[in-house]
Amino acid sequence: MKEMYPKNGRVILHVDMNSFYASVEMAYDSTLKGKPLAIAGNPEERRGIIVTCSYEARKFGVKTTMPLWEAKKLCPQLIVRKPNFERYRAASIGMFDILRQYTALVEPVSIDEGYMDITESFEFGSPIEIANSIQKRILEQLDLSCSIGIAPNKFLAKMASDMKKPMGITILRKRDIPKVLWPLNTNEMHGVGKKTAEKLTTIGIYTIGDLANGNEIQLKTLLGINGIRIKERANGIDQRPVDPESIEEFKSIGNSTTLPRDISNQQELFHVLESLAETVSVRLKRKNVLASALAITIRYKDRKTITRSKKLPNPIQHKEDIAAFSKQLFLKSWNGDSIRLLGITGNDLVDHDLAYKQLDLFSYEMDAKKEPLLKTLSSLREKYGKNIIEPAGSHNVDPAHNIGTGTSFNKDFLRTSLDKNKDEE
DNA sequence: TCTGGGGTCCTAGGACCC
DNA sequence: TCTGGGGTCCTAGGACCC
Repeated sequence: MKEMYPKNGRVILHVDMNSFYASVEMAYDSTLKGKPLAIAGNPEERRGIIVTCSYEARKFGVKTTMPLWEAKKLCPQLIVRKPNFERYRAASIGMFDILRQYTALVEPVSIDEGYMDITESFEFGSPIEIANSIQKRILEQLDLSCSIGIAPNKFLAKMASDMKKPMGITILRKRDIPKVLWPLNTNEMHGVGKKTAEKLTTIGIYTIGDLANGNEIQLKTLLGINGIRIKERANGIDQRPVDPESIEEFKSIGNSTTLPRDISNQQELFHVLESLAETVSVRLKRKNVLASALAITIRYKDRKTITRSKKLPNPIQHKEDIAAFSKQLFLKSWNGDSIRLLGITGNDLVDHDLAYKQLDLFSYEMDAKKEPLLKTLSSLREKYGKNIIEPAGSHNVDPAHNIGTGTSFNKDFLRTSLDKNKDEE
């Protein structure tokens, strides 16, 4: 097994949970198992879309981002649940705690997916033994399935984890690239979407193999620096390290909402802005940062979307300040037409303690936040026994204190999901 | 009676400065 | 007597991902 991985090469795992939200719901309610299940944004409202769905639902053609009404048309017996982020967060904590038992080099990329650098983890066995062990423990302790990619770098590990679902383990070595990767279309590559794939066809590039042998000058002209990068990736080159800290560094915090109906009344729109400002303020405070720039997003009835941003004279955090600046930006940008979506985003975030030398509000903010999470965790434990997750950072000892220390993911890796549920704020 | 919400990174043009 | 050339900041928009 050793000689499979060159001495000074790395061994990277990409762990990807399978239809995560739907699977967590099934773990909580086993009567859902084996049934077509979808998690949808606003099941009651007409604008709900499918966030995740079970494999059974996929058989009917139900897909992520599909409007709910369309999914129901394809699969009338579809069971629809609202997202329950508290549960997903708890499951995610459990999953990353398991990963961290093999190495500290765990980089969460989202609530249900992360990279591990297990180059130095030989004490736990060969890479494939480690992957098997992880998969088994996640299944036994959390009742959840995942797919794992094993490769010498992040890109290849990510591509590998995608190849067998659910519950797959795929090894992708450098020497496998021509046979396994190159026949695929470029849009199957992580980092190449629809637009880029379309552009690539204009210079005769259709497959990852075409891209690997593409002309660099042409690629640079067509796609800028990204052209060079995706060519490297197509050749299996990716030097990015696994960075456990990356999830802590926030660049922006925002909140947006598609309105229940299109609105052109200024008072009503101001009201929406105030509520968005409130959410953004709470999130900024929880992350202990201030925004030095603000952006608003307006999506009109016809889906045309504009953003307007402005550097601020001073970093702000309070909802009154956010609301005031947002309204100002809004009035400067709005053409008076009916609006479908409004959003506010805080940019250029600065650390509170650097911005002001003041007492830390963080513990207080997190304390209230953390409690329901612990409840969910303990109910998971009850359900699956004591051997579920004994958290690496012992975050059940003193949540308020521990959560701010940044020793493990608990601070922020759940960033997107942590905040989605406004009710808890 | 289509198409959410949370993000990241990159580009490009104009202002401004030396 | 046509218009240098960097560099950085700011703003708007686009592509991509989960």
